[in-house]
Amino acid sequence: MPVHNSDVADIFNELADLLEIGGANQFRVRAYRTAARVVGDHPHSVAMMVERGENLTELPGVGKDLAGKIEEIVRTGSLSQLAEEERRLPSGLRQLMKVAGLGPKRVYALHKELGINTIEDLKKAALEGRISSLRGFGRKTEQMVIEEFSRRTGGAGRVRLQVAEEVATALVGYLRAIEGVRRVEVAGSYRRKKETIGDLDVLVVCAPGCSVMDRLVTYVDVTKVLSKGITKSSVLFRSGIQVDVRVVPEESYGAALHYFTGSKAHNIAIRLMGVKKGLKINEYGVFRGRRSIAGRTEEEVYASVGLPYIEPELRENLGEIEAALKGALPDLVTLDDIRGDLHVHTKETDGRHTMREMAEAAKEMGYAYIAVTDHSKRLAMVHGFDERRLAKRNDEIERLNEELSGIRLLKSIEVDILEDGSLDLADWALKELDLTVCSIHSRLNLSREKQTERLIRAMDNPYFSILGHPSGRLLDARSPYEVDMERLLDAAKQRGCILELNGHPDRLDLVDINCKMAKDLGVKISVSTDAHSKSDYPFMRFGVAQARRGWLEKADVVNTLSWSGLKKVLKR
DNA sequence: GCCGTTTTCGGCCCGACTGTTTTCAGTCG
Repeated sequence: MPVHNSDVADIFNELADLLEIGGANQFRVRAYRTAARVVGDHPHSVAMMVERGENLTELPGVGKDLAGKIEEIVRTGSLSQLAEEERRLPSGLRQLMKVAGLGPKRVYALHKELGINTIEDLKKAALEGRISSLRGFGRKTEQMVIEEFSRRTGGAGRVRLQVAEEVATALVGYLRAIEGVRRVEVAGSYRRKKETIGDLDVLVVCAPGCSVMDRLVTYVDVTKVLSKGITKSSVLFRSGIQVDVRVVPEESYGAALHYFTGSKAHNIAIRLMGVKKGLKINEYGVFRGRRSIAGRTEEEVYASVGLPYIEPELRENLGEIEAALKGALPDLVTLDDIRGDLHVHTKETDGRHTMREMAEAAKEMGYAYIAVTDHSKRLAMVHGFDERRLAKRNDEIERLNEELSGIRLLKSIEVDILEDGSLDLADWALKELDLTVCSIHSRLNLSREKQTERLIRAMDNPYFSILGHPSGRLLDARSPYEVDMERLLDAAKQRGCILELNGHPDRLDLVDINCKMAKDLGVKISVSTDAHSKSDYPFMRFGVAQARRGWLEKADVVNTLSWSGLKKVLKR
């Protein structure tokens, strides 16, 4: 069983939790958490690195000790130190930390004083009123725990970016309409455009005495007020999303925006750079001693530590600070750069509109072309195309192209990759097309080895252009299929194949770190929407956001090219 | 446990809010 980076990250995170509950040095705990994040986000498999004898201590935050532990995990699948800690403290205590209001100290107290080791123990103790008798605990804490359980079933967890966008847009509109409010902006992972959002961090600048917090708690979506202060309040929305609102002074706006946009890891790194220059950076500004020297804009904050502005999508402390220092930040692709959509369905299979309707809507989007990529015959339930019907449709596209002006339909297909890696349509039919999107829709559960072989075999076909939704995942619904992304990208590079970044908000796949990996290898990306309706075209904004998180520039994205430019990139 | 443009030892980001407190620890982001 191959050890994935996420396995190493899970073990380190579990160990960090147990060490923290056990009262270990907080910096030691942080070291494990940092390493978990670095390994989890690392684009290359640490198991492969160990196999190749590469030096793991070159990973930031991984020293000699942790390198040894990673090796142990890779070789044995587990970590003896974790087993030891689990003998000391039951691992069920980790779950208690997830209860709002309970941190390591309280969890330890519950364990030591009341023998609480599991969520069930906790629930029982709370209902029996035993918690409030503990020193440092009171009735409020006990009530909070009980409420947590009644809420558990309806808890939101992380929500997809699209859902967060709906909620945020409405709230921002409401807050902006309040008298005295000058600025409202959503920061946090929402501004960094992460594919899923944990909560919404909203920044407000307003006139003195403005009633923004009073108005917030009476907003129609608010079901519970978690805290309410003059500068900071937290509320829970009906949808289960937590919203944190902060009121900041105008002169601190840039510092606050930077601070609350995060990520936490990025902020810590920036503040550390400040410390080295004798500066203190917080949400109110950049300070030398007591004197504020910057903070009105984010640019000022970055300039104070000698950096150029860094786009929010890059702020994950995954190399952007080093790149900024070298003047090597990417010039990220924008929505305006996109010239067309290379993954579009029509009524001919499972789409809602005709080719003509999809073409006219695309023209309104300002596009120069769309690729009509209906399904192939394997997907019989949506009446997928066979070779003969495809030939007829190609004729129709040619007729439409003569008739339409300002938009071009590209003859294409979303052809199924069969289990043995062959394509669902004969070469003679694929040959007539401008390009193909090749996708897996069946047998998602093959072994990593077999799935990788299947995809590479498919790429061997001379008419393979773009690999559609390359990991097959559906957010909240389906895990990605097992595939060796490094080998896949290598194969794509050798064969001149393109990978898709599917902008559908349920997919957003290729994921950000794999986009960056593709870019580093020189593999081109198609950012497309998988539109099944005219109204799906604007999903492009999610695709472009994800592309930006993956460091992609205009030149990395093939559908920023004109049709004549695109034709040259396609391998045929 | 990591790390080094003051350091191989001694630092490690920082502030708001809450609840349980008589001055602050714990949690959270």
